[in-house]
Amino acid sequence: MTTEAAEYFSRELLGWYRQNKRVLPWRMNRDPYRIWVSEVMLQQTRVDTVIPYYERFMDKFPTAEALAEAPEAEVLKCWEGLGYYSRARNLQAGAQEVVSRHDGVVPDDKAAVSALRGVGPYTAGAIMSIAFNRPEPAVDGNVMRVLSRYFCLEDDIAKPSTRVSIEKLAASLIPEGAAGDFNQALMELGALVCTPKSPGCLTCPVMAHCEGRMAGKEHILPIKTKAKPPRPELRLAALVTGTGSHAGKILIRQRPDTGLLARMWELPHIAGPSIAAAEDSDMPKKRRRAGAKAEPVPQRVREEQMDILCRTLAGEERVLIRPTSWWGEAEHVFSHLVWDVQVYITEFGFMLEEAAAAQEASALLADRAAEAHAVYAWQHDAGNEPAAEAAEADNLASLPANYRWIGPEDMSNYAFPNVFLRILREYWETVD
DNA sequence: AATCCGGGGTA
DNA sequence: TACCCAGGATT
Repeated sequence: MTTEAAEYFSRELLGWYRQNKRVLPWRMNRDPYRIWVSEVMLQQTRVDTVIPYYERFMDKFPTAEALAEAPEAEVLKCWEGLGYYSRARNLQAGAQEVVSRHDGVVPDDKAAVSALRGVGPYTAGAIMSIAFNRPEPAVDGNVMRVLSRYFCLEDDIAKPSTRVSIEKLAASLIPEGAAGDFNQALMELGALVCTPKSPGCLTCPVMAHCEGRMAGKEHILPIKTKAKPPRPELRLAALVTGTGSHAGKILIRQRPDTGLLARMWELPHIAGPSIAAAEDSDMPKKRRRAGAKAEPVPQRVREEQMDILCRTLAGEERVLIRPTSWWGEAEHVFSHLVWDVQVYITEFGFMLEEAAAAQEASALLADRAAEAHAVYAWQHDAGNEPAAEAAEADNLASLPANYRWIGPEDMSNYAFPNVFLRILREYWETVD
């Protein structure tokens, strides 16, 4: 690679960017807090998706101090639907660090910015270059693709070591005094011209010296090893309908403080029988394509699933419900996981007389009745209430602390992952 | 170095 | 359908 080709690249790309850059809300000024928020939102997320979220977020949390002081639930609600919710929690933690350690001002200091929660090598480089015009590289997926093609680099960009070497290359290309524009130019080219598939070489400002294209390899670059496919999981979810004082409401619960979808709200649900166990059966293993209609599930299986769902919630969470009917299905795709969510309508509370009658009819139901009875006794030991008064458990049973009854008007107070948003919105429409 | 963490656009 | 995306934290 010649020095001339590199200088040509930087010069032409910078000129192209200054003529063609998009008007975006985070390009109004160089407020480092605004840049920071935009860069975090843009992690693994497209510009068009981010824009409306960014507008709402900056309207609600215009400064690091405002974000630092906000209740976390409000921040999550503002992030609802955007995904990777740890970004929101880390961003707020970072804002709190800025307030407590840097007097509310994002520091013009690479080490200090890198130390902020949720700020990694890319985001640190982006903030330092775009907000402060410091000559730091900001290497994301776009930049790795553009540079892999232009310099015909055949290293696997899935390897961390490749990102490090490309960072050194990117740093060497930054024109004097133009770090912010140049880094954005690299990403803008990757987003608008040097796209993953069918790159627009004919409109590319640096096509003339692109080594990847000259080698005829622009379509196979960058080299990237494939990720493992996500594993499928069956989830059984309960739309628990309230009665009495909770008529018209349904039951939701909050997830734990850590792990998947931390502190988000959801329908109570459990993991279904493992996929592996299902495939051990003599059923034909048909791979269902996403978007295709599911195989019809036999009523027998529906009843088994309802039963497992009710018994498990009673046994593990002390939530007493009884099955009503199958409601529908929803899919939720994570990067490493696919949930097949089967949703069942259930009623809150459990009538002991009914359970006793069922005891004679079915061994499975007998198990549930026995468990429910035990749970009921556990709940009412303290009060010494006679079991006969269990008919309206609705008003007697207390819920675990992470459970809430909500109506449609309460949706704006809780942050849900998309799959439960879809289910709940559709459900509220049908009950109206 | 591998895994976990969402969701949506694209060809 | 497969791939990709303005990645970072954890282990």
